[in-house]
Amino acid sequence: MKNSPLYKGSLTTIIMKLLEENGRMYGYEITQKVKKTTNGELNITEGALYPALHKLEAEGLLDVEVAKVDNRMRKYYKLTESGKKETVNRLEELEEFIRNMQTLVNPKTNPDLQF
Amino acid sequence: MKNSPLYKGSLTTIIMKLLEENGRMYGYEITQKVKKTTNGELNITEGALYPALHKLEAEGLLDVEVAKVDNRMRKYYKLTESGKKETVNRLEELEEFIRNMQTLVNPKTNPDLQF
DNA sequence: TTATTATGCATAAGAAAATTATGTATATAT
DNA sequence: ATATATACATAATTTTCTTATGCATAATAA
Repeated sequence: MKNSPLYKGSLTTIIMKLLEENGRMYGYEITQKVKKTTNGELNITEGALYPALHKLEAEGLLDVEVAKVDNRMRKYYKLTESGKKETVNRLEELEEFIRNMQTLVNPKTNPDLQF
Repeated sequence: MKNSPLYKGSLTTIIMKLLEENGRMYGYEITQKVKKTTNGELNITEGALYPALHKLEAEGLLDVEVAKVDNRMRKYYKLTESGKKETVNRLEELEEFIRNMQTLVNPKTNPDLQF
């Protein structure tokens, strides 16, 4: 599947929300979780995911913990305190974004509910 | 206002939907319409808008018509037949995108309505 | 009257965030 | 043996934007 350009800019919000929900996850796990949740409609590529994780870590929003499971490396990520606060902001931005898009694209629908 | 990264990739969809709704519009008019509709929360910059309009035109999705009003130039854009068809696709993609984001971020909420 | 704001277009340089294409390595299924 | 799944990583390129300019006319404020 080719992801729509609309997903551009949404990756870090998705990552942070999943970590908020699940405590800790590793990269490959995130890609599988997203694929399953969206019924295969959104596929996060490694070329997007790993640089994004590294950047969030560099910004102090994520912590890493390396583990070896079945002789294979895993890097578990979790939100830092700072990351937890930032997650709240990102989710608010997402809600505002969705409200605005719905207003622009569907001006007759009542634009509330959902959150 | 600084637009959230979430808006990346949504500009052409916004433009095409506004043109579908209003028949024809010129660039500056689009920026004002979006600003007003979103209560100032989304500001389309010229550096993003004009290249986007030129690209949509080059792709055959928009037609241009130059006019002079009050001694000032305006370039009115409208959807071509091809553009009208593509608008339907873009709006479907937007709906799918919003559904997927809501499912990812708010897994407990019933993800329908709104469209 | 002069400066600022609003209207209206345009493009160039740079940044951000992705895609696409590789690369390494282990485990499992055919 | 070969392909698929798991698990990480990065480099080159593309897409899409921001920021900074530039030009020009009209209206408004100082």
